[in-house]
Amino acid sequence: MPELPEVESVRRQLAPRVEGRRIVAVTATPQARFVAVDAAAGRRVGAVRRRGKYLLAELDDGLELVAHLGMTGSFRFRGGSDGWQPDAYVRASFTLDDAVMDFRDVRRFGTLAVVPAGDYRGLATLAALGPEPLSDDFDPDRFALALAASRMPVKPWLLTQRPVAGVGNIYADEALWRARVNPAARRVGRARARVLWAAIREVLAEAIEREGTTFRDYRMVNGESGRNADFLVAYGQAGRPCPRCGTPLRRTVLGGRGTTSCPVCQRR
DNA sequence: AGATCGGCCTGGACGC
DNA sequence: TGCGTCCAGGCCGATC
Repeated sequence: MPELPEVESVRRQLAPRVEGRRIVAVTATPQARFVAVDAAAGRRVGAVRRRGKYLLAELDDGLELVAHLGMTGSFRFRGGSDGWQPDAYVRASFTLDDAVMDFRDVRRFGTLAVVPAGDYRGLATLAALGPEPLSDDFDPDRFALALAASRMPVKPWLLTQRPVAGVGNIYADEALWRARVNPAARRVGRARARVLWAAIREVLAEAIEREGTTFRDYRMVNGESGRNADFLVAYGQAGRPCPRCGTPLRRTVLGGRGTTSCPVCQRR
């Protein structure tokens, strides 16, 4: 489940392999989440950036390729030392000057769209995306205001991507645990918001250093797994003792998402 | 307008 | 063994 650290790890490996290359041809299986992918053919690729969980590749002629890995998306290159060969789950292929890049996506939750640069009208979440958590745009006071702007429970509100970009189910559980914030809290005070602000930045930065969290499908461009899974203390750890207080962590469902938290440390 | 919910999609885990 | 059921999850569109 690629979130910001996973997408950033992909971006770092992807950028040097596509920037400056021309996309000679594109093939894509028809699916609702692919929009105008053919328009990438013939264009040269500029900078590859990331916003939240989205990859943004600048193209010639004022266009932009937007990619979201969904749950199981990955980019792989043929003919390399990792031995990658396309399989039945390749949904799109980009022939470059010097390589063939496949977009593999078992569950088809991924998005590929070619749009006029910056025109995200068809991508509501990207259009309303909150600040980048590891940039100066992510300000603790404004984050506190953003949290106060909704009466939703704090965790589902984080997952909308509006208070901050790139936090998904894994890192939401981790950051809330670290900041001792109850995921179901509908009000988070200024002081607590600041602690959560710092926790989000720490959790994401540490996960980037470990190149993301792999359970099964997430792979970097070179086929390797991230190393962060062994460091999770909350997500997926229900029943295990809280590393802070020893109370068994509890699994609940919040906004339809599995949620793990400490009933003592994260009391309201 | 904001909040909520179901649908999308597939493999794997689980129960019988 | 084989079948059925449920779950995971981000995002989007419909509905309340």
